[in-house]
Amino acid sequence: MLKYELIEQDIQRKIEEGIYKPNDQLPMEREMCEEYGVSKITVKRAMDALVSKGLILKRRGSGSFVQDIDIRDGRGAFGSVSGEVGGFTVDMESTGRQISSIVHLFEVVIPPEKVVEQLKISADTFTYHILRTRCLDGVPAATEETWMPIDVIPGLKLEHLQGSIYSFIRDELGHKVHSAHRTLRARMPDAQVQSFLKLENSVPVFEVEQICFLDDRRIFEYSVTEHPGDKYEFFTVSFNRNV
Amino acid sequence: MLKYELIEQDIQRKIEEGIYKPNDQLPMEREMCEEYGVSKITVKRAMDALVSKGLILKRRGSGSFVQDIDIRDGRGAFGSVSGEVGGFTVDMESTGRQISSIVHLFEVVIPPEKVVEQLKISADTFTYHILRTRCLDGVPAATEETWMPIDVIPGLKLEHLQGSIYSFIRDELGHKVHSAHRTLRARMPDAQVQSFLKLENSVPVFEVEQICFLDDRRIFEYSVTEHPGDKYEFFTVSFNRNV
DNA sequence: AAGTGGTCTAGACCACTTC
DNA sequence: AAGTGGTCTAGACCACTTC
Repeated sequence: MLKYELIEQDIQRKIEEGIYKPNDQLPMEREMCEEYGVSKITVKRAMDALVSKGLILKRRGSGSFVQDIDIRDGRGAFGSVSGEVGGFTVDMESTGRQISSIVHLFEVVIPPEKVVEQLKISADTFTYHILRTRCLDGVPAATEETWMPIDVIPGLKLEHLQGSIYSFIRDELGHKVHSAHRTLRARMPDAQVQSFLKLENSVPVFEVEQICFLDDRRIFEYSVTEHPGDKYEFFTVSFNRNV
Repeated sequence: MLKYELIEQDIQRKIEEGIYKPNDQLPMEREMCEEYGVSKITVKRAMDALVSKGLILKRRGSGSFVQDIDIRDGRGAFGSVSGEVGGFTVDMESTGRQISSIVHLFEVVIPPEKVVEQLKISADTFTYHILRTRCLDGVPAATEETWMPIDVIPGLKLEHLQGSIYSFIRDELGHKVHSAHRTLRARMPDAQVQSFLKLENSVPVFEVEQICFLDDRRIFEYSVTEHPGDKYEFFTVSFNRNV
């Protein structure tokens, strides 16, 4: 664990335990440097991470303060797209709910042109084509349509689809997922998605289209995920640049 | 302009002008330090900003590479929620389209309980209540329902609503907008939003609920914005933490 | 072993806020 | 003027990739 991560965790714990209360001013960064025995830039990095999470707010010249916020507490939604990569499993793991998968389709095909473009492969490359519904505690929380080139992810079997494809990539292929480019949209589900997610009529879906990169820069996945619009949201903190 | 911003811009320009081409390896950071006459951490910061924009990809031990991406090019959508604060005007300004506003409602009221909670005000505080439709080149691109405490934003007039409220806050009140907490959702519009946005039946909206902070930590705005789901998307880059 | 990005130090100097 | 966060330096040392 890196130093700034340890400090970030420690401060977050103090906020969660109420040692630092909403609207409290935090110790100044120079004091924290002494307390943790690190340099200024390391404390700053930990604090900046907490700002991104919406837990604190910093003001130059004035200090850092615990945000008076209860938004993050969930409100019964399934969860939110995190800033981290790791697919559905990682996004939902933290909720402590039981994850299961229904595999509707698992085939190897020449993908449609749009997918060829997104994966940056030649038009005659075989890819897995996977359709799954992911459930939390037995309730459908997402459908995923995924394409992956078979030569980038060799040896994928049905059993891996029951769990997390990302675990397979990490543990059996020895690759790491580097990053993902995600585009979020609101749209209406088609009839298939509607039935997979057991949606009432007139419930839209929150769509996450993503391209995922391995640590060796190869694109290994293009996927489109649909979440029930009435149970899913995405939280983000934005800043002014000239702060 | 800060050093790392200048470097970020310079590298971005070189990518856009094709001096650095897709999949090209960029000069290593140590070389860039010499080229720009700055220290390592400053180059790193510029490069990290480009990674967040999805323009480059970095690999420890290997180098930094221009991403082979055309996703960012728009596809005719109105635009996307940026990482910056500044409301609709700033989000859309970069598109070069003409912005106009229709003010449907501008009143001062005691807000409903939910708004009181979000603004962290006492229950008897007067607030502006504003309902606007924002148009790009005359086409409805968003409806905004906004509440702002009158004592935080004194002197707001109808004329300011025709343009950008954020300009009024900056130029006439001398405040800066510090940051915003945003929650994104997919949902169906109510009849009013549907008519304001001139949506066909069965077109969902992309909802952005936000709480905005001034530079003195006061909450000055709670707003809910609805964008046409068929014309709006949000782009984001996610990373693995243990990179 | 060489290449390359990441973390971290110790501190200078700056910008903004508060008094 | 004092308080407090931001940018930046010059460099040490580390972790991962490539050969």
